[in-house]
Amino acid sequence: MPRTGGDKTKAKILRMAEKLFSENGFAGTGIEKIARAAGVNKATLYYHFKDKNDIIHTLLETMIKDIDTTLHQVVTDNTSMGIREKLNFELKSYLDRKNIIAVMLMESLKNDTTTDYLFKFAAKIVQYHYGASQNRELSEIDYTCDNFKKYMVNEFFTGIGPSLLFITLKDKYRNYFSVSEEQLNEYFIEAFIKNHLTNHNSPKL
Amino acid sequence: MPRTGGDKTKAKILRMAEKLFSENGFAGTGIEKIARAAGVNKATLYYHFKDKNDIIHTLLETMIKDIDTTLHQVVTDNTSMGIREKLNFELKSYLDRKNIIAVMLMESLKNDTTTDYLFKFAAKIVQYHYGASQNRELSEIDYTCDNFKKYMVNEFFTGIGPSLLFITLKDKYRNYFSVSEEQLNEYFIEAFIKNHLTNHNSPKL
Amino acid sequence: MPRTGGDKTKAKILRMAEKLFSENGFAGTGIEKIARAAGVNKATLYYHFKDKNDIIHTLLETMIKDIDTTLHQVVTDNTSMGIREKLNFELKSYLDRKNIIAVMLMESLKNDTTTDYLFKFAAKIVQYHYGASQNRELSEIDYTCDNFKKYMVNEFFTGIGPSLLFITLKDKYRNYFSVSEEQLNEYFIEAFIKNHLTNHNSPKL
Amino acid sequence: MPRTGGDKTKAKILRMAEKLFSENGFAGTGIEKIARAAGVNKATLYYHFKDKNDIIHTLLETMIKDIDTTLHQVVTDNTSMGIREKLNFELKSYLDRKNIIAVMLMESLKNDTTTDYLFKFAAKIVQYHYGASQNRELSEIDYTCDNFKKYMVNEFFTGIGPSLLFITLKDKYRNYFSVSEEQLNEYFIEAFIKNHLTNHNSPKL
DNA sequence: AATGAATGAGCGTTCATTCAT
DNA sequence: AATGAATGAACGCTCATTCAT
Repeated sequence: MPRTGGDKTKAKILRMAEKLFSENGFAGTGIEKIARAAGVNKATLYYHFKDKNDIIHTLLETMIKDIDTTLHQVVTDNTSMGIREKLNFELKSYLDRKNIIAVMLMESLKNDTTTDYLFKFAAKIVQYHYGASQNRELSEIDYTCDNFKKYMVNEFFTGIGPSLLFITLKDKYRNYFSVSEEQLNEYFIEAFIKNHLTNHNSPKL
Repeated sequence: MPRTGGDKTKAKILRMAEKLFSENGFAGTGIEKIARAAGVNKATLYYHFKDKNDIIHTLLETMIKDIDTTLHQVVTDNTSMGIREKLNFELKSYLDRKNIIAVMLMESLKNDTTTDYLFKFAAKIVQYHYGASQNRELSEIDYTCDNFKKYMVNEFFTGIGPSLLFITLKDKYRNYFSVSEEQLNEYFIEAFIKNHLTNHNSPKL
Repeated sequence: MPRTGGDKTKAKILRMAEKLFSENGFAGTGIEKIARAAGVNKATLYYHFKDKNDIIHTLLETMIKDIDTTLHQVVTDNTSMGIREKLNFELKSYLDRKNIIAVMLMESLKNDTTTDYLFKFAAKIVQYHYGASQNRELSEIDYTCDNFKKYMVNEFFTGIGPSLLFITLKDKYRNYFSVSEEQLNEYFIEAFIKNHLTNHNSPKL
Repeated sequence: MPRTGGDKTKAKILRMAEKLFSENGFAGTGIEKIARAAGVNKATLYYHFKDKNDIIHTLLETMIKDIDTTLHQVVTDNTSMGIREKLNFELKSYLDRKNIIAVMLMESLKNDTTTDYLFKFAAKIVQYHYGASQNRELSEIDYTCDNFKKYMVNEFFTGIGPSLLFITLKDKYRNYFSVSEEQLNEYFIEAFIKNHLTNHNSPKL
């Protein structure tokens, strides 16, 4: 089975693009720089991707799909995890994708484009939390009822939002406010549990 | 032709730049577009500002200074506001500056540059909250003690973070999840008070 | 007699323009830089000069007129100078104006424009040398005869040319070839006398 | 449309750049003009050259290397040339490159930058003259001894300098002073031989 | 699967110049 | 006599993209 190298190249391009987008933003990153970082010719990017947007699109869709898969496994996993374990597991999942998540946030903050990735991402995650909190199958949930909407708002702004900000900003936060990694982790987890988890999962504790 | 005087022009440039940066990001907004929106020649921007960075820098520094002034007035104001009033007042302050705040967030999420505006912004705000929660003068606070650091982490990730995400994302959130403005406001405020405010201000409630 | 400052300003502009032109060339020097160096507003340059060309024109014409005056005095001076004295005096005259002379050379080397300053400059100087060598009044000289033309070629390429190159390049030459100022002066004067002066003034030695 | 292959394009760019630089100076020549003259897009220049400086750098280094090669051949050539032949050959070599040589002179006259091309150029040439005058191999020469330094000064200011001025200014000189080409050539050669060559090569005549 | 060469459009910036004050 | 504010045009350079090979 001769390795044609094509897949490796595409993966390398995606890897470098993710890194560079997270460093300089999507608009701030040139095709040339990605190509150079990936060690290929500029034109090669256009063999593997339709255009520059296709690269970020692929990165974001892949990430959302992967997160979805990961969380699905946790939910269907019978070995009962404690609340702290679950939180850590979820944060770990985000942390592994912090670069592309930072890109997603940047793009979502733009006021004109309808870049829905963040909401799509959040919706997937909340599905699992809500399903678990209701002891129901995902297919049984009524996503239009006010109860879900209220749940979603709470989840989005006091659960997912803080989590994503934490993993995308923690290094710069530590640097600016001179906090050790352990301290920051501990303080954040404590605050998060006390605030967010106490309330929305209260029946389950 | 319209030589209406320098300060008015400068203000107009800043106003349009803020709008456009929030729509397309800093890197995604061209000098030309700003100039055209402000009704002046491209070169005029360079009469009033050193370079493109000087524009965003001015916008952000001005915003932070203004927020600082506003919050200072609330703190030193004797008419005792209730907790809901205070929260609404603060959210209103952010909302009035939601465009430039969105820009601040986008820029702060970039992984390479040390764009400290967000942390500088947050530090100013937390000062007042912390000072109030401790019934102390700002000058008396020891910003290096662990107690403050813990407070800061909680405030940043479960207070300021969610607030800024709320005001910068609310319109797109409403659109995506089909929630009315009143509903979203109500749900968010409720969630915020139940989660965040219950804890960090508990002695004051 | 109240000093209106106008003359001082104009002189300062000329002084700074000369310096900057000699450093970065005429095209390489912006109006802005000259104004800043002179401590005045850009628009002030246009009060004193028609345009950018007027500045260099004024500088060059003034220089040529001054050199003319200086050399006229030497010629009509009865106190007989030796050949070395005369050479040193002439070199000194150039050295005092080395910046603007460098500018003159740069501009004259451009292949398209008919920037005649260098030839005008050279013609003035050769007049005196030729007049002296012929013991004639300047007005008596026939500038169209072959004898003068031959003299002029010799003077221009083996007399004035080397002299101007010497004063405009000596500092950089010293730096590049690690020669002391004294050594360079001595070597040049010796070479110049042995080569150029020996021949064209032979009857006068 | 005319995708005739990279090297041809690069050569054409260099050819036109040389022409235009010599006409308007380096700073006075726009990238756009070069591109248009070469029949290519502006961006194509940046595919072949790092920046504008890279173009002039390439031109000057190439010229110096070519002159070096040419002179090396003359020196190692056994067929003994007479002094007039050698001079004519050398002048011819310069004349073929008079445009880029004019550029080199202009740039070297700027007082601030350390543009060493002229001295590098001169050093190469003097090596051969000195080596010949001493009947030595180039590798045997001690370039730090006073004898060489003195030789170098003489060569530079009374040999190379006049030669370069001659080839770069001859057309404009002819025009200004109404001399025929033959006359100017004859007068210059005669003056040069009588002055410069008589002395520095006296043992060899 | 990948590249060298090229491009049109746009980038941020500076240019010399104008003019009402 | 001098300036603050403004401009159109040009600057050097980079952009995302194309295409023959």
